[in-house]
Amino acid sequence: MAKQSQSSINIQDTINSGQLFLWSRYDTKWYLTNGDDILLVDEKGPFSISSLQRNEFDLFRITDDFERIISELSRDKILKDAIARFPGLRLTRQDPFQCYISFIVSSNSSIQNIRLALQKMAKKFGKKVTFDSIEFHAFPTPERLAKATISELSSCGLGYRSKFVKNAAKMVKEDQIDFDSLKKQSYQTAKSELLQVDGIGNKVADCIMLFSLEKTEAFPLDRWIVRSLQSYYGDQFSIEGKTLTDKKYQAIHDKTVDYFGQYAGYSQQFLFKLIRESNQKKW
DNA sequence: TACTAACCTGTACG
DNA sequence: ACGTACAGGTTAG
Repeated sequence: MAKQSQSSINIQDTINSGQLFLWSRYDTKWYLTNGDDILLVDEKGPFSISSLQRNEFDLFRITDDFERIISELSRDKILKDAIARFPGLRLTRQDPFQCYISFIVSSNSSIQNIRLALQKMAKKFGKKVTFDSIEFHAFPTPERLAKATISELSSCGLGYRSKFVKNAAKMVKEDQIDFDSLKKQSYQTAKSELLQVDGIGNKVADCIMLFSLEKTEAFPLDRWIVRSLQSYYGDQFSIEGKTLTDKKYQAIHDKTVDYFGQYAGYSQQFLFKLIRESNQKKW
């Protein structure tokens, strides 16, 4: 059973679903920067991940009982259809610090810009490494980003987010943010701690928790997901008005978790793909 | 409490 | 070529 779900992972669909930004592709090989490691997945042949650090890192959450999760989610007709269209889409598990910085950078920015900014940051501040005869850069450490200057960060295209990134890195360096303890805490506790960080609001906090802190009930509500809920679920999640205030965000989030369950985060990925596809978004 | 303007960059369009 | 419109989440007022 596990074998079957592993072999059916669609790497392109998974990478192209707003979760991962630091990747490169050479032919059938995909390389992903994950903290101080570079992961390699080849579309050819049986599924396996090799890495620079020779770490076992379950980026695609193959230890989740995917068959059971999708069978639960398939009780919903929209999701059943989305899963049929993107059967190889997976939720990812990422390096927490990289994920945290990446989604701070992502706020009020588009996927292409986020990629560009993070690539520049890695090149400027990340350790140079060679893997599979190709040169890469590790993701910068908290220490390095904490001591970067605002103008150095700005030169990566971060704009007004530069100060958020510097301060967020400093908070990790000084243990005011500790990912291991956030992993152990409840969704609500972890979220309120993340919200203390400047540049982290509801959506970014949910992304960090879903993609790196084992909170599979996190359901990030970005523009696309709001559109998706509106067009596929009508008023079931009652989204009124133009602005998503704190209260509204929480109310909708509660409803989605109530409806989709503990693996709401998985359903969020499928709904994201569905609405992006219907709007002909390629990346 | 709720709403709104401002923030920054890169791309698309006229 | 040039200006203008637009996408995108958080903060401060």
